[in-house]
Amino acid sequence: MSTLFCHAMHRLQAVGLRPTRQRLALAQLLIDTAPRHVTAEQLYQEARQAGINVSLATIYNTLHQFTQAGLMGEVVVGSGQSYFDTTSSAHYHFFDKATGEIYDIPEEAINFDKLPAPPPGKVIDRVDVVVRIRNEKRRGD
Amino acid sequence: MSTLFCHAMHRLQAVGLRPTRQRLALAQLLIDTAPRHVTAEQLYQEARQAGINVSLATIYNTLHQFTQAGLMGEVVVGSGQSYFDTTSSAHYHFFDKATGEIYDIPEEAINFDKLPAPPPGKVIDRVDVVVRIRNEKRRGD
DNA sequence: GTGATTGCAAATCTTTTGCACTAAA
DNA sequence: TTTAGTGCAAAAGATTTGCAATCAC
Repeated sequence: MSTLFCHAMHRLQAVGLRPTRQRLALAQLLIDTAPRHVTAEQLYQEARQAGINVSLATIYNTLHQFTQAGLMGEVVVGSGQSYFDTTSSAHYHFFDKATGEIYDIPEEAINFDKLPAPPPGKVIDRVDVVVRIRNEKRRGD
Repeated sequence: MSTLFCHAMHRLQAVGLRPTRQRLALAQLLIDTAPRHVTAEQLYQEARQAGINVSLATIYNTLHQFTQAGLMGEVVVGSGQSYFDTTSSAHYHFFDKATGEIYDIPEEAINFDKLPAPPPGKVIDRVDVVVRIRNEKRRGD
């Protein structure tokens, strides 16, 4: 653990975030469970269960800070709540609406034959792909 | 207008929705402004300005019913609010986070060279692509 | 009439904010 | 110290819900 812990500390410092008790503990928890997709509420519950004394507001702050620092990614699959992705490098997602589960699709598994040019004055920031899946034989939902 | 109105009525009846005053008026408003992407709140304001007496709850009901009936689509670009798309056929989207604007990308403008197989027991429902764009020369977003 | 639809207000859920307190540098 | 970070509770924003009144068939 000390190696990973140390690693987390260095990464936090590298992006200009003070390695506070809460951030280190959350980073550790996220590292231990990676790769995965987590909501703020989920992480909050898990942190409390793990004995990490942290508030929900800090969970939100931390997830956004980690994301902005490039340590995590954000996955948008529905308008309800935000999912944060422990994998920040480029990749895509399967999403099963019925179960709410998100699965990673490695970047190499999808290739664009062609992509449209962005509107004038704009550049492409990134391309999100969500492959929506459902059980065989069931209706759309 | 009577042609379109009649058309809207028939389409509503065809999908099993009673052509009530509110649904017909909203359908008409949506038809008149198509193609576009609209939030519930936007449609609510426009409906009131157009003199359509309708509640926000009914706007939500109606948008979801139209979407479920296949008359509209839903675009997920962020976790804040839902956008409903007057175009229900397959296509993709540009999204400019800075302005909140959504632009259509015709289906032919994107081609997948390869797509991953869905997990066992699952089938692909549809593939959503959001090309996130930003102004040239500016940082992250 | 009868069941679907609507409006309203309250409730719910997720996320953000303001501010006093605490901790890292 | 000095500034960033945290917790709490309240606020904000989007959406849903319960139920009585209303409308389409």
